[in-house]
Amino acid sequence: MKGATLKDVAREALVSVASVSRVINGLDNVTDDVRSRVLSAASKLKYIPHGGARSLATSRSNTIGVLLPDIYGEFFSEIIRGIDQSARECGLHIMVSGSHGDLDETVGAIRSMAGRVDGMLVMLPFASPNSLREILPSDFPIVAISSQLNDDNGGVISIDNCGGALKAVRHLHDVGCKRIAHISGPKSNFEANERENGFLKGLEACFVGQDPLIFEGDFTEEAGRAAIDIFLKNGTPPDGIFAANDMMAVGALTRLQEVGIKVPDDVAIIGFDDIPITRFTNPPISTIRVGMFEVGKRGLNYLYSMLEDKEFQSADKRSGIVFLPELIIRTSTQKIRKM
Amino acid sequence: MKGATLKDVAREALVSVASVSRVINGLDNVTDDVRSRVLSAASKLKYIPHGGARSLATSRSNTIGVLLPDIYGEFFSEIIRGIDQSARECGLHIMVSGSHGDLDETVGAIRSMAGRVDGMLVMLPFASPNSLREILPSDFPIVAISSQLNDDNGGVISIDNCGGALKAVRHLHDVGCKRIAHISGPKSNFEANERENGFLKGLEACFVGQDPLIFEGDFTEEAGRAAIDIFLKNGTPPDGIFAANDMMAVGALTRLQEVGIKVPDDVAIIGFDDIPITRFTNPPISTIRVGMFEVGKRGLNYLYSMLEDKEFQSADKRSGIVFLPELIIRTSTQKIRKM
DNA sequence: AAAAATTGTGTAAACGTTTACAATATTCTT
DNA sequence: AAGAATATTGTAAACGTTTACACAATTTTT
Repeated sequence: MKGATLKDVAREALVSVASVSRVINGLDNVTDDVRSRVLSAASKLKYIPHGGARSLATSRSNTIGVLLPDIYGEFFSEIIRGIDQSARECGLHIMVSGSHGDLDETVGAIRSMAGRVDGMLVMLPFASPNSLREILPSDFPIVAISSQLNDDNGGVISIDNCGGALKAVRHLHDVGCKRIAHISGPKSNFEANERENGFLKGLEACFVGQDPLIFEGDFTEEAGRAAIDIFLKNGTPPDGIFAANDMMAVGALTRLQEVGIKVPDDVAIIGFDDIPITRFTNPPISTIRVGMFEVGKRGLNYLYSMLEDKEFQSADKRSGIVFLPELIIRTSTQKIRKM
Repeated sequence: MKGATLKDVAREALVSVASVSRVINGLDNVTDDVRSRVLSAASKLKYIPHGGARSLATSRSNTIGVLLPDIYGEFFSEIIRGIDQSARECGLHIMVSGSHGDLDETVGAIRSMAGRVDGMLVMLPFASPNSLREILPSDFPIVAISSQLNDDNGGVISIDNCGGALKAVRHLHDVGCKRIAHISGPKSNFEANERENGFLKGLEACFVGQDPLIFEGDFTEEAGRAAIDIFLKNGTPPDGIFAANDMMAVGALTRLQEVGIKVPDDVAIIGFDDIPITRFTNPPISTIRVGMFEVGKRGLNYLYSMLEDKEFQSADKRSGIVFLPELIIRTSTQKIRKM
């Protein structure tokens, strides 16, 4: 019993393929008699429409491609959740792929997805969304989720990492820190740089005259611990630390406690990302939260508009969306003010 | 510039569509001259093959459908990671969808995916894999990931929840517990029942004569707390608790500590799932870990074999795979033995 | 130098749908 | 009860590929 086709169903129900197609697609211009004959023939033959043929005929796949650096883990999982929710509301399927930070793989994934989807939602950790334009037809609907604030030709959802970092620094200032440090992510990472820029901006705005104290980490817990050791070795440690991600904040926290320094009283700590662990550490760690669920949801809606809405089609009618992360205050920055 | 087709490229390169197709598909029976003309025409026109047409002609989509109860969160994320890794090794794309525990939605998702993929990997929290057979042609390649040990017609990866629970109980016995309790999941949940069965089996084997002490929770932290309150109200609490998932174990742990009961010295606690938080609680919680990454990976490989391997085609040549969860020992069960 | 084998290329028929359009059957007017 | 309007059905042409087959252009064999 190899997959029945429309024709098979038509033969079985003694009608034409057109009628079967109409029934299957739920059109109303068929008699009840025909409809029921078709329906029972279809279920008898276990007919499943061939998606490829369908999208060939309609030039619509009702599928959108999602390309993320990775498709698992706390962070991306949240984006996917947002995308998924929105997609099911719009009656779309999603086809996901991970680019694993590899450029060739990314290009490959895009090329092979592009032919099977109506549009794409992509998040590139490195390249500018424009580089996609060199591969894809200029009218291919694509929404880029980017960590860089991008002002180019539409289709861009950006996350203001720099602004988020700035919030963190302001907060450290607000709780009374006098001298702060940053545990950055790797130089090669775009978001890490944006967060560092935010740190520098905040320093300039709130801690005038202080030289930047930065330890370059690699987003691991271990890096957070290492940062503390370095800070301690070089004289009096700062009284506030902004880590470029939560794992490093966790590392810093545990290391500080190991050497007998109190958090938040001696040193306030704030991270970035709001991973679940931050709620369970002792003390819970303040952080900067990017609503990735929202990002995914809005991203897909945006793409959907591009697909459906004629108005939306021309790039100049559109404008990007910028997400400003929010500050989550927990105990790790609740200093007893000493002024 | 609306998506160029093979024909457009052929015209531009002054060759036939067949030659273009050959070049695009990397066949070697073309002269270098033709090849380069086609390639440059293709990139000039930003040609992207139409996946639908392709799969119509080849009856292969190189895509497999993945249907999970949800497609985000710690747990499913791990499965997806395994699937993704394996898929990229096999050169397959994945199309994911969440069934959200809703039967109609599940059926809908299956129907609409089935027409666009070469096979499916599905995890149904409730129904038996067999129910799919009523919808799908009998030769449709499908691998079910199931929580129930299933002996039917192949294509089944099962997770031995019962066996895992049994391990937990044995462990509680091994560390010297004398009287244990279970915080179960909701009755309506299949896995919850399997775990409860494991608990009962273990009780029978290691704690002969003890009446089962069970609190029915709902997998939330709050339920774990509530369980403790009930246990306390009803006389002397047990000295070992097996929670059907980690969140309830966390709730139980914190509640016990709030009322001044020491873990693990007074009460040992073990959870199920190995969510990351268990490593960061105080004390870290012992748990039972299902290698979902492995499950996903093996699941996809299994499906791939069904697709490729002629030998594998007939159901009787296949056998299912059973995953037995592993015990992760942490501090929450490190009792100081008092015997 | 002709015949045979090999290689490269093009033509055209699938693949399974959808959907104008034409044809027919039904219902409504008068 | 005939004609007009409408509702239902069927026919056939797309949609963009792949690929068997035929043909032409080579190269190898005699």
